Amino acid sequence: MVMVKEEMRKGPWTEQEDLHLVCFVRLFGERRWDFIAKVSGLNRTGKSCRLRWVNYLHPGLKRGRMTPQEKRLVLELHALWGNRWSRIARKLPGRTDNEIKNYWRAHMRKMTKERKRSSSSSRVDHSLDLTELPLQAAAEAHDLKSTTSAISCCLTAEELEKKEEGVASYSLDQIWNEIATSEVINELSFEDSCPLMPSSPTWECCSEAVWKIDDDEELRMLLQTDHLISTHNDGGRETCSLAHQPDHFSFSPMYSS
DNA sequence: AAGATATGCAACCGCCGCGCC
DNA sequence: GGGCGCGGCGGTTGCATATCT
Repeated sequence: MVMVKEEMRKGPWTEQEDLHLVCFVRLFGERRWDFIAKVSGLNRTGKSCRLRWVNYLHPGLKRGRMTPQEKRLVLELHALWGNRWSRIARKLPGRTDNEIKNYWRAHMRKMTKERKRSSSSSRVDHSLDLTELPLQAAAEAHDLKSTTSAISCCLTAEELEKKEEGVASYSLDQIWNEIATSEVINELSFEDSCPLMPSSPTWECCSEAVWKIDDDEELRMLLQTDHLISTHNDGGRETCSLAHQPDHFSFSPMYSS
């Protein structure tokens, strides 16, 4: 008998998939991505689920352009650490490594273009050696620092470095806690609409029961979306709720139009 | 207005480290 | 100690949208 391996879905995520994923991450936490991928029936790889969550669905992610302070910090930290995107991202709460990486690439693209333009006009050779990029960034960061030194709301890379030496680096929880106290979180009504968090009694009860189930297939049956989780359209607003307790668990993630 | 080009960003791929058996 | 699976990371790609010519 030939086992035909089911083809995994790829490409852009649909709203339905997002809703599903958020529900299951809420249930099982931000771990065991393969498990979540299996029991959710999303037909995505665990990696894909994790990436979607980390880069797009995680509550507390900042949307929109990076602020000048953030940009400066990225440049400074890149000068210090190089392409350690995840490490840099940990210093910019609400920003993902992917976002920072994208910004850096766009920034470098712009830089090389400008240099090309200026070199062709001035005939002075400013050709860019890729191996010098960090140094160049450092130089630029230094310039930026000197011109924006009045900005004090943000730690400089050096300060962060010192902080990092003295204290163990931030945990994600700490970072999200910081975000939670900032204004950003106010724009994301996630917690209000989805209070079934690990700290809640409901969660503890549910998660305990769920973790006692060993068999993936059995669990999938239990969690069949039409049993435990249902999605519905609430006046044009797609919401997701745990069946039998819709008042306790529902959310509506933000989508850019 | 239309085509070309640039930009932004989501998502995939491959590699690596770690924990488990 | 080695094989395996999973999660995390950095590099890269491809598509949609914005901007330019």
